[in-house]
Amino acid sequence: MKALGREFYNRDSVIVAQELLGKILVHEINGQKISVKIVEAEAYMGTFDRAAHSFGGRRTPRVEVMYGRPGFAYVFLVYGMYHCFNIVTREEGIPQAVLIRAAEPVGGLDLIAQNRFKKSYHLLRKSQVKNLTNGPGKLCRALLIDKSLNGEDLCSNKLYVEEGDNEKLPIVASKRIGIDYAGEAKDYLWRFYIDNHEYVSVK
DNA sequence: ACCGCGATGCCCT
DNA sequence: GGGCATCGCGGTA
Repeated sequence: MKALGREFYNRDSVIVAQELLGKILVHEINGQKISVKIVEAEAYMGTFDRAAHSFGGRRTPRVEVMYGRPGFAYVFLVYGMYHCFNIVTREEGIPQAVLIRAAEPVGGLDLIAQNRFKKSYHLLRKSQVKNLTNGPGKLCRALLIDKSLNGEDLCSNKLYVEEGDNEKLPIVASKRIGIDYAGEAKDYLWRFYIDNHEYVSVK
């Protein structure tokens, strides 16, 4: 399969977030491949979105990638120990991004299990299987995504998104998670997930 | 099952 | 110095 092209990402985050559901996120490391199906994503709409790091046109070293071209990774650290993986959307100068919040493991299961729990997949308890990739921090741990991948081009062959099954998905829109500080923006329905999916972080 | 809390480092004021 | 786009633990039931 082949990475989605630049133009896929050159649209508003609320559109890209929904269209990313069901697609496959791949990270190739030393010839080994980890792949997961995206089941939950949030749109951060930029300068007029109080929850976005780029709200009000804030432009600091951390958020600089968001002002660049679409299809690049924006990775940041939260709570001192977890990373969040985002994909930049819209053209240069418009600082939007989509946060990938949860996914279902589909390939490289043993690598994923090692990265999360230091043991092979078939030795995981049921609760561990469920917790492999059902949250933004867990997902980054599982895929070995950290700040060294900030600014990485996803239109390439190392870290990228490819087509999944093109079946019609039941998509739910809801409020975004963990942004109570964001005033009126905390109620916007800019979180999207596949209905009833076991790897969604919060039902 | 649910709830509360601490960890931990970087960013920005 | 304050506050995170989080997670896993240990408590109670």
